[in-house]
Amino acid sequence: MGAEQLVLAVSTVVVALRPHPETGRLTLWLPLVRRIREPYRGMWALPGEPLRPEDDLATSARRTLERTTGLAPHYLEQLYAFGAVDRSPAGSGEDRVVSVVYWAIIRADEDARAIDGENVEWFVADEAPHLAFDHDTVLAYALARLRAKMGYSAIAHAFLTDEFTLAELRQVYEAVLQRPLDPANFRRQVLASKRVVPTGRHLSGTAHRPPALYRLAVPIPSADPARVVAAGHPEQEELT
Amino acid sequence: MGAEQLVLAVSTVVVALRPHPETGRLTLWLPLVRRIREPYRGMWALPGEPLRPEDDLATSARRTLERTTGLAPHYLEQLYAFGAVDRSPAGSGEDRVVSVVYWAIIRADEDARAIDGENVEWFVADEAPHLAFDHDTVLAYALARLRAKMGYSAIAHAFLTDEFTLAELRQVYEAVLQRPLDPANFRRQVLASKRVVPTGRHLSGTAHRPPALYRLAVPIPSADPARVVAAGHPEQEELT
DNA sequence: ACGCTTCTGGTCACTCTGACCAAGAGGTGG
DNA sequence: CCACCTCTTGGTCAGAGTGACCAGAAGCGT
Repeated sequence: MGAEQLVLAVSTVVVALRPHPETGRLTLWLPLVRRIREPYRGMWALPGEPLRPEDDLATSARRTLERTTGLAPHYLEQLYAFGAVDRSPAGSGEDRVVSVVYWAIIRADEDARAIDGENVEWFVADEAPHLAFDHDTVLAYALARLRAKMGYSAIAHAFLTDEFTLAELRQVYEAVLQRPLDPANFRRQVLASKRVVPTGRHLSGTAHRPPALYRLAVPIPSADPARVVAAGHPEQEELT
Repeated sequence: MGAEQLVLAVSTVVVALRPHPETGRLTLWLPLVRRIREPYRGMWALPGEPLRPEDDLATSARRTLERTTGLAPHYLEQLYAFGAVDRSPAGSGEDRVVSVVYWAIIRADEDARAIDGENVEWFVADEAPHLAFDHDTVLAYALARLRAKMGYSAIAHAFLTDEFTLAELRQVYEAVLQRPLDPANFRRQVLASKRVVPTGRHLSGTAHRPPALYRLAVPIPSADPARVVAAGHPEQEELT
């Protein structure tokens, strides 16, 4: 009693796009880990680990991702630090835990190589079970922020490979925003944004007219404050 | 050696609008604290304190604000968790410190009541000295984010009292964005946004035509994830 | 009373957006 | 092998929003 320690942990919301088991439409999926000890034993939780003194926060998030999916992230961003005193069951003598939550996006091509770790299972993001700790809130916040950020940043590309068709890009938006977009208008806006350049090549073997392939004009900007500041151009676009 | 501990601290970037000492125009100011011990002894740093196990993160930020300015914040938002391993001088045997940084806005009327704490001094935000730790980066990021957020949220009102004129609101924007705005266009856009309603009253005693007074239609939305999620409408507007 | 300054309402050209139409260009199936 | 289907791609059009700018309204100071 009274000997509670303050522990810092790093959790990661990992998202990937896969077809919905029923509708078949692309949806957000994420891996959860079943807890094998108290508190919340048996419940699902976001993957994470206590921060090691020799690790950066992002390093810890990367290791968690490796451990649960076998993958290295192409996009990793800090989401929020959750530190309410009552995050663990009150009065249980458990340590006080502050969690820094990260957010990782898995590209389609890598997703295929994903290997589930111990006690790991993937869920459709919007149909996830009730989670341990305050992870329901964390997840809801992560999804809300992802959807918001689709509107003004280039993160959609974090789901795609180097070369992609505009239809693929549009499907990412449709999946995350959960609403259909007009193909012609979408094309017009994307091209007007200059974020994308045609490679000149076309995708063959499709069922219909072969779509042109595009490439990202500039790499996806990092949301890391150090880089944002160094970049010198605090475009509102890129500031979370 | 090797006995380094992991310490969690909360720092706060406190901003207020005051006239620039030379130009007289409104600018961002912030309070800094002079360090009285190693590391970085004698340098200026953001106010903060180690997190107490019985405190929420925001509670800690609030106390820091109280201690350095004597004020209670009307607007407080979490900015980012800075956790690079080398934030403190490397190899010095110092504890590893992870800082969760908050962001507080002081209203004009309260600013008048501000009382400087021990070793506290206010600086023009863009003319701050070189700071201890990685606080230069933290500050730059905070300012960049504040300026970005002015564009799509209602935080400008966090600088103002309940009743205000459109000119006052415009001055806040001009001060933060560091560029003049057309009064007529500004008025049109603010009124079109429906965020503001006229009180019917007018401000008298001004040098010229008495401006109408307005009031915020809806309170400034909190950026706290718990409330954002509970609110149920993840408007992109309000998500950080 | 006059001039000055700010407040406030309005115009205008331009851009952006969403809804929609239609031709292009490949497979596919009879 | 040809008509057809579906997706791609280019275009139009009305409406909303934006920035630049003009001008009258309404106070104060001299």
